[in-house]
Amino acid sequence: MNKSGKTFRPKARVPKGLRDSSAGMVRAEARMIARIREVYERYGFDPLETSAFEYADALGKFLPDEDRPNEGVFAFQDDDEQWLALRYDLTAPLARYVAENYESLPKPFRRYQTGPVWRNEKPGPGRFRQFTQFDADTVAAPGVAADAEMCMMGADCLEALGIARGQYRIRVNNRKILDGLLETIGVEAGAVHGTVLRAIDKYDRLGRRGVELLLGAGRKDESGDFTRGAGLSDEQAAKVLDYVESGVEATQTNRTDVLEGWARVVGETVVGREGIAELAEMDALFTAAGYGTDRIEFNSWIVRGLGYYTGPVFESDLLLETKDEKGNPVRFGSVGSGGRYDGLVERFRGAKVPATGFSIGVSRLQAALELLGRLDVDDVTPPVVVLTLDANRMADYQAMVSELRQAGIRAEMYLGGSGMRAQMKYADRRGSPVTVIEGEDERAQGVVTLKDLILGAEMSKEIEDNAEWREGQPAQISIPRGELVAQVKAMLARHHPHQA
RNA sequence: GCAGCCAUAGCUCAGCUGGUUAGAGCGCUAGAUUGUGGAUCUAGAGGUCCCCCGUUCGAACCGGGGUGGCUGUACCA
Repeated sequence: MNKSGKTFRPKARVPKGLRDSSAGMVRAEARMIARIREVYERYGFDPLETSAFEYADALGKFLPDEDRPNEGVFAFQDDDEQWLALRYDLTAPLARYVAENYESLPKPFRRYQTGPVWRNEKPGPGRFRQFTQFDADTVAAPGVAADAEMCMMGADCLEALGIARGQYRIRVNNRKILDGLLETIGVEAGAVHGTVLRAIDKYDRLGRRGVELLLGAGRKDESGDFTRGAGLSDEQAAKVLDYVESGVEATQTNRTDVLEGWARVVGETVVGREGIAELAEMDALFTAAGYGTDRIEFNSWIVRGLGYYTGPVFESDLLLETKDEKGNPVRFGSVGSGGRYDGLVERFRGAKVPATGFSIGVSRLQAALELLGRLDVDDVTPPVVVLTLDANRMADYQAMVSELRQAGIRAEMYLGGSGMRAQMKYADRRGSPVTVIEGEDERAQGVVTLKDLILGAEMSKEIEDNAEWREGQPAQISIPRGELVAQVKAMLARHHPHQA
């Protein structure tokens, strides 16, 4: 009671941008993770788990000038006033772990890790402040064979999750080629640099005209909001578009053609040639392993995070179009991404430690699979429910439910406080296949009644009259108490033959 | 962050140019049915009409501000 005499009642609500996952979603995610894990394990990666939060400076999100963590991370202060922050990805903790244990780790170090990450950003449909990622990284591997492996493994993962070949594409580019492009048009590192790259990144969504505007004066969107452009000259913008579209017509044919197109634009620069040579090497590995352009392509407008990646970058895109519940067309963004980052561990150790990795957005991919109807149906059989009709005979019911459990059958006795009708409704709502009924009548005869709820639901479709429905006692049989387990098994086998 | 739209029961929504006790469907709980799920019928529970200030005899409705949501856009390790 507070001063006004009213009892305080907190409002029961999940925080903004967070969500609860019910049984089906939890099981679906667990199955997805199991399938991805199989692929990662097969490629020779080992599991690692790190803590959910870290010192903010270790995550690289601490602002020394302002003496507090960056926007975008959830942070709080420890007893000693040091800032801690929830991890916003699994890569920064990996860098910390590698730096901390550098001497004792095999190099290259290959690990996979999954778990929730948190970002304090504006949530939206399908965009949460907590979501699950599943990463694999190879640390201390300088050659692009490590990057090529990531791309092929990404393709394998999507197929393991039931996305058919041709319905997705791993799209690969190289930051060195983009650097070569910027050098070619004479743009120095700086604000314009980023604006140009972000414009290229939007080619997929805005098309040629949109990118042209963003490279030049700027673009106004449907809501009237104006985005400032990079202010390139017409000649510069033409070169950029040449680069972007030199890949376009060749995308579906072969990777070598794309590289030739890019070489014509950026071949004058050292860094550009280096980038192309790296991709050529990766192409040879893809081809040797049998990964054609129906799985992995070279793509002009893949840019990824600025100031982070240093070499090959890649993302996995679903090519399927679909509709949401309201019938609006849905474009899935990238469901996985990665690339080479040679600078992350350097923050801790001074020396460069080359690394590359791939991260699957499990939550987003799960949402996509759900819309596509590819999410596995929940195949866990709901429990057999033993009705508790007589409060004085609970021990009898306990004995029955224990026998069923010892036989490997999911079973529970009704633990609520309501009568028989409510108990049947409970079993129905749980999706229970069978109820076990032992009331006074059964006990007097040494029998129990088994009711097949699945069969009963079928039969009920034919019946209009409730009295008839009840008197008929459809889909139930009376069996000797001693045959409980055997008869329940037989009844389950009719509906779940693979599990009985 | 910027722009546009929106906010009434758990959900989907109705509510006339401002008028007295704010409704429907679905869902939920229970009864009809002394021991049986569905269907049907009946009853019940459930609301600070997003919040605050103002206009008015009177506001779910009008005005201002705030908060929250949706859409687009920007950012995104």
